[in-house]
Amino acid sequence: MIDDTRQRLIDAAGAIFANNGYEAASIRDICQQASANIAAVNYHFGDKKSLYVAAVRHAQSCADSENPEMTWPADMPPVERLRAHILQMLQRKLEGDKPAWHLGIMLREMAFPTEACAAVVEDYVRPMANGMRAILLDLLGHDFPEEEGNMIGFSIVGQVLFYYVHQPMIRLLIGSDAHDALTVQKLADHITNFSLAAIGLGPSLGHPTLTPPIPIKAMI
Amino acid sequence: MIDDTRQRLIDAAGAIFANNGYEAASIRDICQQASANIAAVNYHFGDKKSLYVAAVRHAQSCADSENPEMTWPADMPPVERLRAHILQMLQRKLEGDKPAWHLGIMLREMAFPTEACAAVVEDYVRPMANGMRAILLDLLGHDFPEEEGNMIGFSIVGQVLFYYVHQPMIRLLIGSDAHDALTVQKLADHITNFSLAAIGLGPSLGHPTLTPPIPIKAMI
DNA sequence: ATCGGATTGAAACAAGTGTTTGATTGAGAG
DNA sequence: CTCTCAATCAAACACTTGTTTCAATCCGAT
Repeated sequence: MIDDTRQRLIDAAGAIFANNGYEAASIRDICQQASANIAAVNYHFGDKKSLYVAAVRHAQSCADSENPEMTWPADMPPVERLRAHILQMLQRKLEGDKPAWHLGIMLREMAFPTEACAAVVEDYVRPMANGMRAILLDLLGHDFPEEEGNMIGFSIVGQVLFYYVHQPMIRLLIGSDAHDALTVQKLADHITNFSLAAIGLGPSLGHPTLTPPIPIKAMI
Repeated sequence: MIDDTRQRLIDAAGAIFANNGYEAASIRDICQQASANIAAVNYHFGDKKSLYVAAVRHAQSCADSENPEMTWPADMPPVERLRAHILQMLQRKLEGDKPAWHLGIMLREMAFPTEACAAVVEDYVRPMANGMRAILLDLLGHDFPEEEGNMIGFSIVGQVLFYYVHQPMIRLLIGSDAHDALTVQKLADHITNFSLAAIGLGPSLGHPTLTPPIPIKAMI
């Protein structure tokens, strides 16, 4: 591994950037956590900003590889594809397996964008949006008006991202116990059922006795 | 106005903190924008962090006063209260009348909390959450299970906050034209209809021919 | 073994940070 | 007028920041 320190720098930088933000992260802290010399970052990357975009790009590429095209079985009904899609989005953040900073640094870009935001959108957000759009077109019909389809997609993703971005606020609001009780599976089921009911493909919440008939087209 | 410069400092600091974040905002920039001396911030507030929390507290108090208890007419049906509530939340951010930083600095706290986050939650988020809870209890019945009610509230607020937080990402994703076409009124109508359909109190989107009957209880 | 380019190391650099100092101003009170 | 005290100002403080320098080191190729 010839670029050992280079990779160690990216890992340390990504974690610190994701936790503290770009400005609050100091090169000295990054190098210390990476067990590298202070000059290493300038030798391998040129300057701080280039190290930052390298960390973002690494997070993107890892997200791509961790994300096997999200290609569900072709015979999977679209309703179940939506359910699996929502569950997977939630799992990726709230049940972070290894490097929690991969999504953290991209969420920071999306909320308070720097010049690396456009790359994040093109390489990460747009493929995911296209996946969501494909599911929605199967659910709603391929002649569905684009603007309304966009808003429906935003409504679904917005529910998911809410638990991404405002996790600490939710914990303060409802308390640690109630927050811990909101398991990923419970949230995914709720968001899926809420959204399916909204577009008329599932029983509505709140008044469970009412189950509107489901169009035959979307059941296949 | 004896505390003229003190107020000018809070205004300038709030705007710069909201735009650049805490670390990236320099006291010299703030003082220059406030037409105050560099020593003024330490004279009036003590240090940078105290100035920051003063700006957050000012944003909270202003949000309170701008927000007249959100007390709708008592005879307003809960469905219309929800619609008005959602519209008002969206208007406050996307049609910012005067100081756009009041919500920006609080959104920053909610997404990447500092020690001032708890105060924001208690003084700003919790009253708004209680208002939403009151509407939902009227809509769903006052014996509705708390956890599911929380998740429904989060689903509604999450849709709204999505357009708050990820506005720049949405613009990059769907383009400036399509983004400008998403007027506040259009978004509010969509989120309201989407959410009402989800809880079984309105026609579902996507398959407009289906209009499930609305329970009598919630129509009053 | 020796050369040469790649990598690392400690130290210093200039610039910027938040903070403090002490003199200076200004206006109201005695 | 004189005294007083709060407010402002320019200047400097101590410190951290990102960046650079140049010698020391490593390691494979000759």
